[in-house]
Amino acid sequence: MDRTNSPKAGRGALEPRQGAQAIRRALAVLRILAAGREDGVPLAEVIQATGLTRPTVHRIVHVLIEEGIVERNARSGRYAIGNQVPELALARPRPSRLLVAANPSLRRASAEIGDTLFLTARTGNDTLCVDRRIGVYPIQVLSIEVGARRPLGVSSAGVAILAAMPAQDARKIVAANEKRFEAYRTDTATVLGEVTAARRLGYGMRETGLVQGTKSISTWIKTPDGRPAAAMTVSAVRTRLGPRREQEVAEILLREARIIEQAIGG
Amino acid sequence: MDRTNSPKAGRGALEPRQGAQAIRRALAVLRILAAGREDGVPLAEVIQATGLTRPTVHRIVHVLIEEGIVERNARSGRYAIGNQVPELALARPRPSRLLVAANPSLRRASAEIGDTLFLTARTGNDTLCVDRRIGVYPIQVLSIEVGARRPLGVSSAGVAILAAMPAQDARKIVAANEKRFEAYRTDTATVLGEVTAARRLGYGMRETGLVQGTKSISTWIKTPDGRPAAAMTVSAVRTRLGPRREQEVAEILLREARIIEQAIGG
DNA sequence: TCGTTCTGTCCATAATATGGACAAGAACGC
DNA sequence: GCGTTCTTGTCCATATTATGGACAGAACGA
Repeated sequence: MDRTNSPKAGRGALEPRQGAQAIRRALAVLRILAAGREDGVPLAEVIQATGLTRPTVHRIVHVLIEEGIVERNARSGRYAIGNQVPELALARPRPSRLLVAANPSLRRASAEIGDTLFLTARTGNDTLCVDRRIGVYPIQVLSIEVGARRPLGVSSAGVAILAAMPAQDARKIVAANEKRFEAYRTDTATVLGEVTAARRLGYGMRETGLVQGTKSISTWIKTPDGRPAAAMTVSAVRTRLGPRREQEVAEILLREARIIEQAIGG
Repeated sequence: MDRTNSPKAGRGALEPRQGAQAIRRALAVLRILAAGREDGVPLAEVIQATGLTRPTVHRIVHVLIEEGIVERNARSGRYAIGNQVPELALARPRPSRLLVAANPSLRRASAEIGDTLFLTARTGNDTLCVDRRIGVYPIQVLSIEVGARRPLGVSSAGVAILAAMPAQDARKIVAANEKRFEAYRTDTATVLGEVTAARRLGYGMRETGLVQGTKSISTWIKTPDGRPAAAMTVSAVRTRLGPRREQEVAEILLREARIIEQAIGG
């Protein structure tokens, strides 16, 4: 595609190291498959989401199957992350810094608020739900589970994270995710609008969550270097989050987000 | 290297699907890095273990770093499995079939025996410690942790697994691991000898574990299709495992291994 | 039966990944 | 300070590899 064409290619800092197209493509495929969780993803969707051609995706996926990195559901024909990925993951020490740092805040906020709380980390151009706390209120929004992965921009957590980074970076990520928005019934313009709104508010908000009739509020959590690494979200049925309570909840989330930032920094 | 040279390449069943050398190599590198756990592995060792050339390994490793799949320890310069691998792993439902099936047996055997118990799964050409139970006896062998990964053949669990598969398959795997044995101070001949001995005994045994003065006994666990998928191991200081007690312990392990096989099969 | 929509395969070709050779940096001895 | 021996990192001509257009087969529904 459009490699820098000047032969000496001004070593422009972010020049992305060539000689590994295939590996990068394989990883792109893997990340799409990860978003499909246990159910997996049909080949056609991988093709659409990555923008690669059919033979290429087919070849990559099947090599990964031979290697045990991907599995194919015999019934549905869909492709999913395989056994060997968690096995490789065992090489890393168990609980992430973020999870440890956020734990007390999640407990506190969950007790105070009573609705479902989510901790969502940024990973590349995706958001990844890494923790969830169920509150005491009898109606809980449980649609999102730990491990859920979506393109940055389609959830209130993703919007919050985008809002907390330089506008230019956010635009780049949104552009990169463009092909994937379709599957979530949104588009670049909508997402950018929400991001701007979140930046003004100081937190992310969605009147319509991924489930009809739900509303979500998210605050971003930054690492010491100032870049947003995660978001803390409350989801509830819309009637539970009127303007007054929205304000209350947002204040709690903002307070706890700052505490988590301290815990990470120390 | 030696690709089948006849142009039409008799589709010989196991013909390993071409067009993905780079991806396969990247995965080979990843698996070596996984064996290095948190500490990581120096580049030279990856080169030695994979048999690839320096520029190739270097390129692969650095692309994987850019992608977040690999991390480099700034102090030691060693390379290790990165953050994004556990993140991808979250896409899979948590506890493996084996872990669930083996749980009661591990509890029972641990109570009965009193020494440290390990559950070790086979993954490709490696063994991977997936569970560990500490017994009541005051001296416990704790050198191996959950997540530890070693070439099939260097531990008693690996020997047991090799012993439980057709001799030809075992030889192939041992040959494939040859380059890596050096780092564990063993070699092909020694390993094959131990495998033969284990086949005769009915279980794997090592008079000298990876730690001086320890002894290990392992039984294999087969899936319904008859292929060994894991091993159950007891490790203890050598004096705790005289001939008499070796017999006792082996019988318990063999009994529980059969129970686990039933549980997987059902 | 035919259309539609999915997955899988072939193979000439362009572009990619390769690795020999070289460079740069770090650690040690003297 | 200067050689020696480690290590890791980079260059670039080249052959090997991965690519994708075009085609084929399978599954489903009308």
